[in-house]
Amino acid sequence: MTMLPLTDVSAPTCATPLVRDPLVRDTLGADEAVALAHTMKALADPARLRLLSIVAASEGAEACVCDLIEPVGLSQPTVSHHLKVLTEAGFLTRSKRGTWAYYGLVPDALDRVSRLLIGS
Amino acid sequence: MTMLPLTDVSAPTCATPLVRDPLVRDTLGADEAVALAHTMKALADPARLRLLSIVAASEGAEACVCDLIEPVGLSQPTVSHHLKVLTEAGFLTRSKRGTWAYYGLVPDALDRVSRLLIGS
DNA sequence: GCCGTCTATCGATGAGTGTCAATATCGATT
DNA sequence: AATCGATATTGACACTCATCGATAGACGGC
Repeated sequence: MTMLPLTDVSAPTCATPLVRDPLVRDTLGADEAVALAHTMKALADPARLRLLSIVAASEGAEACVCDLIEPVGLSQPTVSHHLKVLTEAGFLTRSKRGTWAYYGLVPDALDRVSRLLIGS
Repeated sequence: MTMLPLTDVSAPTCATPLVRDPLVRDTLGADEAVALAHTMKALADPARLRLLSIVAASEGAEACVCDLIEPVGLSQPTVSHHLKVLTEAGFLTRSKRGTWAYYGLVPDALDRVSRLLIGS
């Protein structure tokens, strides 16, 4: 699949909130919009939202791939794909321990997106 | 274009935050995930983000279609399409005054999505 | 009524994407 | 080193979607 790298939420390009100070009346630039849209795209899928939710609810905000496949009811390659998208978007981290891959929630990643939507 | 109706952010189906209370350890259900994904999809486009941003920065958080076409640099039908998507997702309201159509920001619509991401 | 303007819809098209089966890769164990 | 289990990648396919040109509908002015 041809895929643009999803913008990492921690990147400075996402620093402009969607709704700025009304006094300033400045709007989202083209590049900023593309960057934020990439981030939002990572969250715009039911499977990915559930994966994030499950990881967030796991011990230490971290889960093994093998424990994620059954809950979402998708094939292993598909789950692997979604985890990659979420990781490249900056929402998850990947750490391999032995044969298993653990995906952990990036602290404050969702909070950053949340703040972008409301302008701090 | 065949389009599923985007979930209105004000709908109760979106009431479950992505990350719930860690003590509860409950995760996003399949239906909730689909609903939230629909809402996020409406925000996962550069043109729509810019449209929202421009409307938000306009006088009275409201703007005429004719004033939105030039800033985003897209054709009139395309802008009309994006405004429809945002409206059906609950982010904008449409009011026709004479020949002109004014789209206004729905108060707290973005805040609701924002809160869903972080669990209030 | 007839135009001109603004907006929405239709139809088409090209790009993007979610999904899976098959396969490759990597690590552990025997 | 041979195998097995867990994960990632590849290739393919169907479906979605962003975009535009053409057209239709609605409204105001003449």
